[in-house]
Amino acid sequence: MSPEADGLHKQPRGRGHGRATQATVAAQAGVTTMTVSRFLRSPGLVSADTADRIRAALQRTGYTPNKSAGMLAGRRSSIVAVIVPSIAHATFSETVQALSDGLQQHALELLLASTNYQPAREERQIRAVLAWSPSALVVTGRMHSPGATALLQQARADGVPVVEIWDFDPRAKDIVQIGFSHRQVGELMAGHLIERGYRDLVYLDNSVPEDLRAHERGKAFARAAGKSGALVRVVAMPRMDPMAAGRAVLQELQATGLPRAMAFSSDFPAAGAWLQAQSAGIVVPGSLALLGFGDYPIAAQLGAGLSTVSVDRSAIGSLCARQLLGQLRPDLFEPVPAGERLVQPRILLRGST
Amino acid sequence: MSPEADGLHKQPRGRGHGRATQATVAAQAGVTTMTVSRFLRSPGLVSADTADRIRAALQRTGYTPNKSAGMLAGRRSSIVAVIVPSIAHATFSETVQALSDGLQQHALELLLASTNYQPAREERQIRAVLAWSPSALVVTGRMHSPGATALLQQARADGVPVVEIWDFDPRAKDIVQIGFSHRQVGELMAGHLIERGYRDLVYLDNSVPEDLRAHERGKAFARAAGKSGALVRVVAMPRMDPMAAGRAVLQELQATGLPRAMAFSSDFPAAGAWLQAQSAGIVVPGSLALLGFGDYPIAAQLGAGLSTVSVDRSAIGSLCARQLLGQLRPDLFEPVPAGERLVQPRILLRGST
DNA sequence: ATGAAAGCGCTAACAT
DNA sequence: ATGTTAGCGCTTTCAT
Repeated sequence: MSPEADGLHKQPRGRGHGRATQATVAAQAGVTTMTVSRFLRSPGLVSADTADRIRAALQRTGYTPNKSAGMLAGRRSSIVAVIVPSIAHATFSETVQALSDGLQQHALELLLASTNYQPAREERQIRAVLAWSPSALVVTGRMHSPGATALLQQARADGVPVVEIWDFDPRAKDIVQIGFSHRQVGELMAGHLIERGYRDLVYLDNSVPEDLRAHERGKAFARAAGKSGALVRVVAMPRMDPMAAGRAVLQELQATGLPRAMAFSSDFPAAGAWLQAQSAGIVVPGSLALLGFGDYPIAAQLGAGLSTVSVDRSAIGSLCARQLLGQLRPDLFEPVPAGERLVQPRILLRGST
Repeated sequence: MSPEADGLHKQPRGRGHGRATQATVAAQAGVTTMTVSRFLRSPGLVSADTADRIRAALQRTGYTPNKSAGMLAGRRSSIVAVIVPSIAHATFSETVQALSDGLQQHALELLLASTNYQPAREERQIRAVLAWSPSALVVTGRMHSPGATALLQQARADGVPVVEIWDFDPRAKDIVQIGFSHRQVGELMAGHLIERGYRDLVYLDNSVPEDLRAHERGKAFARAAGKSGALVRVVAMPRMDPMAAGRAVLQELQATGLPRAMAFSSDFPAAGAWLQAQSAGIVVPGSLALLGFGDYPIAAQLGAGLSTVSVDRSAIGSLCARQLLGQLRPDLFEPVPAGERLVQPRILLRGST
């Protein structure tokens, strides 16, 4: 008996208004679903003749695989879940892009979720992505709500690799972190301004209240500058357009008295201040030095350039990808050695300091 | 016989190194998986007593639902797939955010994919997201590869609503589009500059070659300005940092001769040009008028402000959400009337024109 | 208010 | 090189 012309095994299609399944394809190709499944995963395992018929059937039926069924039956998933504070923000998009690139080559897809810097939402998002049985989990930072911490712990217990990116705490031992020390950034910024001879300093923290990493930079800045005997004021201006915040702060300071130098939680408020200085005829850095953070494209465009602290955001993403591959396929890759998980921030001296 | 203390039905957990399933919970609560499933979806359908025991069991086991299994069995998904040219770019992130907000309230989650403006990648991404059986599909723009078009057509045939965002072509009839006319934007920009009395114009197109929508704006600009008797040059500078491109172009023009006004494919190159004008002492708009597109935050920060064309990017997202809900739950919502699917661009007159 | 049976589409672990 | 059987975790449908 030669099953050839029309489906003899089962004839799906027609019942559930639906898409072609492997059964549809199998019927058309005159084989069983097993052969179709095999062909789809490793075409070399079926005979050339069968392969041709299956290919034709796939074409005709417009077959689209069903990942849910595949995951359920295969007990493994191609998903890496990533949770960041904000998808839109340039800060994380570069890291996510690099991570995505690093994983894509190995047929792993990203499931991306954002928390808007809300710890409660982080917990909800972790719970949500876990429902997709990711094979690995990436979260941002080392501070999590108790509930979130419990979820992460359980995920690890269930054999799901967890990596914290964007933050590196030398004291952490049990958990894999890939990022930099925000304390170090603050100290670096203070050190730079002190070195250049500035003593009367203002730090503008424009980050949202929940962004503990940004506050850490600000606190470290104040502490380090204070130790060096400089006068430091820390100003907070959350929930305002970053560039507008920089501009507004400088305007206020013009009234109450300018410091000798200003540092910012990111390049954007720094750029706002730079523009305001321009308008007001304040000479940078002659009368006022400005130091940003992040080395975003705008920093290179402002006059003689905005001095800033650069962190290799892409490196964080690619290191994270390497690390995950190391944990997911220990036969093929090695995890990133602990010593290389710390990304070093650098001062970029340009024309504003 | 009262099943209470320990699981009597089945005792999973232990075999597949794994997570608790509904069976685990059911065993602990002394009920069947059916009751657990029911409770999870509509807690009101089980007795108060049972509910308590299930709740406790859920707690103890740390149960996490398995979406794959749910989707497979339930034959429906909570996924809306969205494909945009770039996730990171501010342009789309606002639209995606609004779309996400609009769907989240109705328990629909976004599956986000990006194409990097590559048609071939769009096709691959459509294929990839279809494997997750989304209940709706959102793509960017109206130009797709033949393969992509076929996939979209088949999706529609399979009952999956498809919406094209970010572009609106009055000639399209069979397909739902929500966005604006890029031709209209180009004409609006040309009209504005002409109205203000500028006759010698340059349009800088900094978009990637594949961004047909941006080219459409440029072409419409040139055509409209030409019709009005103005002198128009269109300059292309793709693959360069947007702000740097604006700066570079103006530098070149300083050597070869300045136009009276410049228009840009977005605010960012316009901002670059504005900064260059500042450095070079070119008076804006006295000697050179600058007109951007997009109304990004930076436009409001440059001196007396950068004139620009604003498009309500969030509205596109929320309209899209409304439309999808209308198609997915016709009993509860209505699709967006065709007349409201066109979002109107507006000229924002500020200090640079 | 709860349960039993069947099956969603696919793949692992055996055959042959 | 291909097929058979069983079952992934859940929901549907139909009892009770």
